[in-house]
Amino acid sequence: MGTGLDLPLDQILVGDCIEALRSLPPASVHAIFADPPYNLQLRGDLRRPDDSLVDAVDDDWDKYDSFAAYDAFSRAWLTEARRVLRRDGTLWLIGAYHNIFRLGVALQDLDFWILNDVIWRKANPMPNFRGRRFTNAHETLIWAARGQESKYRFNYAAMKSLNDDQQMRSDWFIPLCTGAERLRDAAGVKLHPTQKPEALLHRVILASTAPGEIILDPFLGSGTTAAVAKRLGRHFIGIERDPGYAAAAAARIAAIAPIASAAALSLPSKREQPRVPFGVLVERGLIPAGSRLQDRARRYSATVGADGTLRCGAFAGSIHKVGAALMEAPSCNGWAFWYAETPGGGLRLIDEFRAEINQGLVA
Amino acid sequence: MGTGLDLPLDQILVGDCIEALRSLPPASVHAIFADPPYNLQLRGDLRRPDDSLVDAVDDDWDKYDSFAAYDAFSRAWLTEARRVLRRDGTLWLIGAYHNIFRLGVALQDLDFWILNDVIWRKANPMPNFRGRRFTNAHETLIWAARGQESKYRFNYAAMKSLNDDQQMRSDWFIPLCTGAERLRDAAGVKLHPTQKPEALLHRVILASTAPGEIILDPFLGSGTTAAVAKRLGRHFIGIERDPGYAAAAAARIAAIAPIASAAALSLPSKREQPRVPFGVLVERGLIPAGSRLQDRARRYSATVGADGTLRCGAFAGSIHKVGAALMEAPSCNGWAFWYAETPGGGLRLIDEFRAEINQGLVA
DNA sequence: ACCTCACATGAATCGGCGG
DNA sequence: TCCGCCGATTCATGTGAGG
Repeated sequence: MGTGLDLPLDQILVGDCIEALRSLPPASVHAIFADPPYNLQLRGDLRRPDDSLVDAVDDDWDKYDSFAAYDAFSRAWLTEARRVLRRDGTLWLIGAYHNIFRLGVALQDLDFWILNDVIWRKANPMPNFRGRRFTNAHETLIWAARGQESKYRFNYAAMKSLNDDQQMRSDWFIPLCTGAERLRDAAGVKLHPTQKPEALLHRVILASTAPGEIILDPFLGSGTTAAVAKRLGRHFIGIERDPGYAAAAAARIAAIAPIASAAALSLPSKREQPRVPFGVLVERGLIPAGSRLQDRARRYSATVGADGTLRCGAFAGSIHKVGAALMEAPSCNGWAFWYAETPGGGLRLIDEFRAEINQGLVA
Repeated sequence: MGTGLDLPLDQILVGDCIEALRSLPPASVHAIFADPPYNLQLRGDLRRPDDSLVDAVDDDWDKYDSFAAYDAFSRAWLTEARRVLRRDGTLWLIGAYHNIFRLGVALQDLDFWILNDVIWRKANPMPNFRGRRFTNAHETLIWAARGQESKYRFNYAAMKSLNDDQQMRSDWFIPLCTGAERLRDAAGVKLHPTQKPEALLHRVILASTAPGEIILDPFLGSGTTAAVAKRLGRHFIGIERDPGYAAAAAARIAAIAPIASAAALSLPSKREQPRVPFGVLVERGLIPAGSRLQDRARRYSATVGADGTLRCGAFAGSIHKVGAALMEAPSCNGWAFWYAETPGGGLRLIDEFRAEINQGLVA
């Protein structure tokens, strides 16, 4: 197992993606983000209605002889990527209709387990100039665990916070990478044809990694993955075939200042907070043993035991078990069911007592 | 070739989808909408595109066998669907990440040509109750022509009108099928687990068919495709294996009243207007021979010939050729370039004269 | 300083018809 | 089948010049 010491952390490996992946130890990175060639099959020029020419992706690296050749390439690098991925790691892919279906099938056939497909809705896509199709206004990401039974990280609370305290959906509305963020040469010409916006990687990295973890990008290109990883206090490993792109990415990354504040990086996740059993509230006297809890409608009341169990008539057990028994429900979240009497005669949800502990308001 | 008379127009064929497709003549329908099952609970024969039989379905399939069986089933019915589709027809598929990648690859491998993938963004998706993934808030449609070189119908103007006079994008925001639209049995239980909203089919049918054309749904289910087709003045052919669903769909369709007004169904499209050559404007005296045309900035002027050609210095030819030559552009739409002098001394685009003829304002 | 307008540009599988 | 001509077609952003 890699200890981290034998990994090329925060470096860019210049060379072929499959060979570079083979040089890495197995089960060594926490996440992979890959933006592989799209296999666009463009034929003639495209002009805008004002007769200006669209600057299309016509690079050699995007040319494949056939679907079969593209599939073989995809499966080769995905196989190595899976080997390098930790058992609890996840992999992100991005593509468009030209290639994303083939990538998805390759993932499934290689035993990855798809968790979500995610739609990047472009705020400002290029219009369809000829009026022959729908405006191609999105790209598709696939998020997958290493296997069906794999554990994986999903920073649910961080995503919910990012989305105004509503669950993050599978469709993300994010502008294209333009303006000052876009890398350009001295003449002002874009350096890379498909530079991804940092906002997209911000969400990907925040959702699926923790500070200090390692994210690998086998098609680093202009270096967006590495730049955002560094800013968010994650380690990166980049692989890029083109020395020019690698050099530009390295310069870009060097200019990034990581977020200094540990507090800004640690997003509170209920799941990761030390679990506070109900008994601790009793132990600390927030809810005294022997006091009574009520449901919201005051239809039921129960007595708090010194061991953190409740008793209500014939029923005894955890706050969850007793709640479920009274409601005749298969399960019940006791934290959201039981209220304690306040000195003023009102009711206060027991989860609020727990929140005080989690927020450090109670010693 | 089907004349329409030998087709089961506006009927539901109850039975196996592949057999029913085989009973239809080739190149006979204008569009296909398919919402195939992806639960892998396949019964009956599965045949590969080469007509070989897939091994019997039993319970101890591993995952590969399941994917392989689903792929074989998909390719079998898609092969028949492609045979039945007219050369200028298009096919729509809908699915989620469990199956849509496999369907997309099958399409590409069978020589369909993908025109767009379209995202149905659900206004009201089911939340992710466990908080372990992103809320699955969309499904994916694929829109494909029969082949790379195929002509196909795209009612661009209708889609633009539907979207506040902006190009229709590839992401559609549409609510789930709920409330009165949802078919239920006498006990109020939903009749079909995946009934699609009529709004979705409205957009699909409006985009890719003309009134009087034929749309086929090989997995009719609750009959949404047929219901919307009938309302929009299209013919449908439905295939459904389950007699219960077929009966419910038939009752639903019978209650639909088609839109009576031909005007409400008509598709305003400049492309479909009869072509009026510039010479006709000269012929009819709207723009007299010998008069002069100007560009908008009055940088160029040209003399109108009696045969509908323009002359400007050394250049002579059609309104398009002369415009392109003056602009040093590879091409030019003369109708949008040249203006005639009005009696008041202003300029009027020559396309406006043509519009008068198209609108019948000029004899 | 602020507003307006012109211009540039983005992963794009972007014609149809007649001769 | 190929070739040539007709003629239909764009949205959100950012930048920079000019008023």
